[in-house]
Amino acid sequence: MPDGDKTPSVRDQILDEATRLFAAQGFGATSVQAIAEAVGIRKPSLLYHFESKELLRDAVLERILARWNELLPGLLVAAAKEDRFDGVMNALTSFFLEDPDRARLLLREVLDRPTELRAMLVKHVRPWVAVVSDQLERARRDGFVHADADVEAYAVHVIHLVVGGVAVMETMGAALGGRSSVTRERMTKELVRLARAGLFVDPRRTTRSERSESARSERAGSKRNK
Amino acid sequence: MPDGDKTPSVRDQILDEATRLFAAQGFGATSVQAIAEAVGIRKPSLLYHFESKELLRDAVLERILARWNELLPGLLVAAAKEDRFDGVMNALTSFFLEDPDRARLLLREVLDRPTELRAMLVKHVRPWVAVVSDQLERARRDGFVHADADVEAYAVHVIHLVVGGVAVMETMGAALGGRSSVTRERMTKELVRLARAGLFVDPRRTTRSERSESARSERAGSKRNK
DNA sequence: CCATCTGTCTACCAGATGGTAGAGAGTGCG
DNA sequence: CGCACTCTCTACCATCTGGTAGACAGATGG
Repeated sequence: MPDGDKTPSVRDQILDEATRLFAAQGFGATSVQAIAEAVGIRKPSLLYHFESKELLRDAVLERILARWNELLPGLLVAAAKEDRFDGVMNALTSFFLEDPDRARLLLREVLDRPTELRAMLVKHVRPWVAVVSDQLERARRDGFVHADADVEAYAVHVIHLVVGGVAVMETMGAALGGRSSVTRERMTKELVRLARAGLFVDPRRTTRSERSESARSERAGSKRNK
Repeated sequence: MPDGDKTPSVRDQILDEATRLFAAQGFGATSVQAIAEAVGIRKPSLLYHFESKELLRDAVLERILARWNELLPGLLVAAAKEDRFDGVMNALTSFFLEDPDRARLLLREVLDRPTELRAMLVKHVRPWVAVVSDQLERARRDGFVHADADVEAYAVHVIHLVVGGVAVMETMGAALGGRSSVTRERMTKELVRLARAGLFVDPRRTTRSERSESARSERAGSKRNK
């Protein structure tokens, strides 16, 4: 009884379509009916897999969180090595650019259910912010990071910059001059530059790069696609 | 029939409550009934003032835009002067901090109606971005601004940083360590610092030395709803 | 063969939704 | 006074909402 590899299980299809629709229209504006239709089943069949719309919402959110948590260990390893900033920024941006619906859905949850999301943030984000800002605070005392920076608030802003930025990128790009085909690239590149220059006194130099071996160039050239 | 000074007209009360509820729950999740109840009238009375829910949404958005446009001329003057980074940032942050519902509502519109909002951005934001980035581009060539900056994309990111940042500030603050009473101040201050350091080669040096740290936050804090 | 379990369906529910019809109430005005 | 105008109301509508009841089909397994 293993899962079919070709066609995802009905359950997963429901989660896929629910993610898409919740991200696009919001939870309140999306009907169970609409999700069922998108999957190609009837409403009661959907409600057989998820007892209620609320539970479906929870499952959708949980799945995104689970995917992020799969990525976390590797991220922490990357953060421990030399090229922290690039590694972390790359992981963050990749995760959300890979499927912008994740960003849109999370952003909507923040707007729709602030209290619930606060609890979630305290549990899933705050410890990570603490780790990162510890590192940053050290770098700040060493003079690599702007002296007047509030590194903790900075970390939170950067998270929002990435999540929110990806969520609205396509639309906000309309405020830009050039052709829309390159909007995403431009915005992403400038986003990373802004985050870096907002942090480091000398943005061209990473925290401990002057002491690093040549492992840095390997890492930098690894994931620059799209 | 002049405007009552004490009690705003029913029409304005409807717009107020609609703004509040749309911002808090989203358009799709807010019923006409709920808005009418918040105002203290019956549903058909509301629909007498606004023929449909859609038209009410338009009116709400339009009113926010109108208020912003009242502010624009002064802002452009400030931007035209030599180095009025603080002026522009202050105007932006003040406008949204004064009533965070504006930020939340705009953010929701971007998520809910991307195509419509693109048109709005092209009309209302893009010209302003063009003016600002012209100034920034000049400053870049003069060496005041980071050489590798994409000033246009930067401007768009900063707009999002402020609008989105204000919209989610209270919730995202949960990822922060300290007490929540100072969260807003901390986040606002760091937001401005991040924007400045992300732009200027030497963030400390501005033509007008703004060295007071509390002059801004005092202006910012005014209204508390709910 | 029968019993059970899983999953999908049709038919239905009570309540909410956006919106309408039309009856007044209050005011202003000739 | 009567007429018109503005505004709010009760009563109602068709449609949609999330959710339930229960029939039925196809496996599974004794």
